[in-house]
Amino acid sequence: MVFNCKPKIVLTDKQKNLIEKIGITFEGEGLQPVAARILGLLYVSDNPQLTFDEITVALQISKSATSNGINLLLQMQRLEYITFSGDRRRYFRLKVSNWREQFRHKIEVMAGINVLMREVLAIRTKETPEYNASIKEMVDFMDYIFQQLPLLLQQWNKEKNNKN
Amino acid sequence: MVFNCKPKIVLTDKQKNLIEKIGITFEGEGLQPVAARILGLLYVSDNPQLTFDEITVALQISKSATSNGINLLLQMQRLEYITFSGDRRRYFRLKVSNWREQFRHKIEVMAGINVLMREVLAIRTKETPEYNASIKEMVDFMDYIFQQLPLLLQQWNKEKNNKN
DNA sequence: CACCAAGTTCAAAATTTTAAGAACTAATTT
DNA sequence: AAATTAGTTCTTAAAATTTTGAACTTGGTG
Repeated sequence: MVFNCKPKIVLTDKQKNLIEKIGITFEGEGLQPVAARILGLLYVSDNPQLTFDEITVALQISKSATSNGINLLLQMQRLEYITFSGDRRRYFRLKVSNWREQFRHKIEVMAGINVLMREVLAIRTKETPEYNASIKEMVDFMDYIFQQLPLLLQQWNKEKNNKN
Repeated sequence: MVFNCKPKIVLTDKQKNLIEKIGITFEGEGLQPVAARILGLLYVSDNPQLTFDEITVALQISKSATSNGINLLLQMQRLEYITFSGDRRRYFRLKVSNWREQFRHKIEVMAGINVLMREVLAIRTKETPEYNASIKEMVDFMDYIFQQLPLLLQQWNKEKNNKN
C-alpha cells in the first residue's frame, strides 16, 4: 500500500467563506448546519470527491457529526459515493447530475401544500365566497405552474440541443 | 356597548386536524410552530377574521405566544388586520390576495441560491471541467425557470380573463 | 380616578436540535 | 492474533428555539 497518502486538502479563505455562506443558505432551507457545510465543501473543494476523514478534517467537526451529516445527505439523495478497489474508503461527491430529479422533487413538495389548500377549500364554510375564491385562485395558479414546469424543462432541453 | 359579545369560535374535529396538518407542513417550510398554527386556523376558520383573544383561545396558547406569532406573521406580510370604530381590537386575517407577491418573493429566494452557485462557479478550479459544467447546467436551467415564471403568470392572467 | 381590555415585554422554564466524545464493530493489514 | 482503518452508535452536553407566566403599558369606561 504505497500511495495511501493523500495530500491534505487545503482551503483558501475565499473557499472557507463561501462554504459558510452556502452553509447558512442551506440551513435556511431547513438543512442541519453540518449537512449544509458538507454540501458547501463539496461544491467548493477543488477535488469534488472527498473521503469521510477529509470532510471531518476540512470542516473541523467530530466523526459522529460527519457520519450523521453524510448519512442524512445520502438518504436525501444529495450525495453519492464511489469506491476504488483496494481502498476501503468511500469517496463522497455531490449528485449534481441529479438536478432534474431534485427539481421534480421540489415541485412535488410544493404541490403537496396545494393539496392541503384544496382540503381547506373542501371543508370551508360556503358563507365566505370571496375569501374562498381568493384561496381557490391561488391554488389554481399554483397548479397551473406545477403543470407547466415540466414543459419548461422540455423546452429548455430542446433549446439547449439546438445550440450544440 | 351592547353587542360586545362574540360567540366563541368552535372548531370541528375536521378543522382541528387540518389546522395541525397545515401547522406541520408550514413548520416544515421553516415557520415557528405557533405561527404555523395561526395560519392554519385562519385558513380553516369559518370566520376568516379573528381577534387576538379568539386566536389565543382557539389554539389554547398563551397571550405571549399569540403576540409573537401574530407579529412575526405581520412582519412576513402573511397577515394583516382591520379595525372597526368603537372597537379597540384588531381583526386579523390572511393576506391571501397577496399571493402574487408571495410567489414573486419565493422566486427571489430561490434565485438567491442560484447567485451563490454562480459564485461557486467563479472560484472553482478549472481542473474539473465536467463537474463545473454540471453545476453550470443546473444554474442555467434554474435561471431560465426564474425568467420564465413571470411570463407564466402573465399567461395565466390572460387565460383567466378569457374565460370570464 | 379606579378599572378593565388589549396587547407587549421580559425572564425563566420546557423542549428540541445539534454536536461531541467515547466505546463499539467490521474489515484489512501486519 | 494484534493493530489499524473506516466508520457507527449511544449517551451526554451544549446551544438554540419555543412557550409560558407575570408584570407592565396604553387607551378607553363607568
